[in-house]
Amino acid sequence: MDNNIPDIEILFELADLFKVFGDSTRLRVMVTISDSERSVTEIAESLNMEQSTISHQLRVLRQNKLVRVRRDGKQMYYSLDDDHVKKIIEMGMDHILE
Amino acid sequence: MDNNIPDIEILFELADLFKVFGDSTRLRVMVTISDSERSVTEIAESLNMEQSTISHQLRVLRQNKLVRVRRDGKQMYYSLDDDHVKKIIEMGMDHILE
DNA sequence: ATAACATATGAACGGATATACATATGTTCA
DNA sequence: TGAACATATGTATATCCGTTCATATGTTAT
Repeated sequence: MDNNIPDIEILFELADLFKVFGDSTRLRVMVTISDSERSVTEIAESLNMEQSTISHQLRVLRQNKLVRVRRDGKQMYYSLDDDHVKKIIEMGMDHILE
Repeated sequence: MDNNIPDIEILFELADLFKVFGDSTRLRVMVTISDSERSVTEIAESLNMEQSTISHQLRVLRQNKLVRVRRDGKQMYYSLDDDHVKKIIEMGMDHILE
């Protein structure tokens, strides 16, 4: 942490970011697509959840720029946006597993 | 991320951990005590919030082992538990500020 | 064009939770 | 011991949010 205290507004943004990570479905989705991109149906089947549920959560992930999308015909392929995402998850893991 | 997919239960735990970071009040508390320990009253005044609100949130932070407590007379002095906490916050900051 | 499939979206319901108020517990000092 | 202060806790409320169901939008192939 730096010496200077982060602005309140930034802390609100930060809280919003962590909120996205604070749901097990979204985490599972992120983990599911962490190695290679997956279509919505693939993710839903993999997690054994409703397609609409996954779609709703993917929107949240999209809005927070945590995932990328690519269309290929009828399917939309999702993948993690950048390495920050993986690192944030790993960091959390470290805390839990210590 | 490793090749092996994390267990579902661990992802639930992980979500719970991130949930704690997903509240601006708790984040502000953490930032407030990141440099040096502070009493409950000090934190509450610093954030201009009710003492009970802060106390409730400190309990959440305690239960998740994110803060340490030390009693000194009437006051309880809170500080961050370990460097993971700071690093998780920094990592989130990086994501936002990029 | 229409059928079949994939995904997104809207609305509603239920459960979780942050805050405030009141009060209890704990500590110090006179 | 009792007053004053610091912190914790119980309860209630209001808001937020994840999921489901229903349906719309978009794409492909016949």
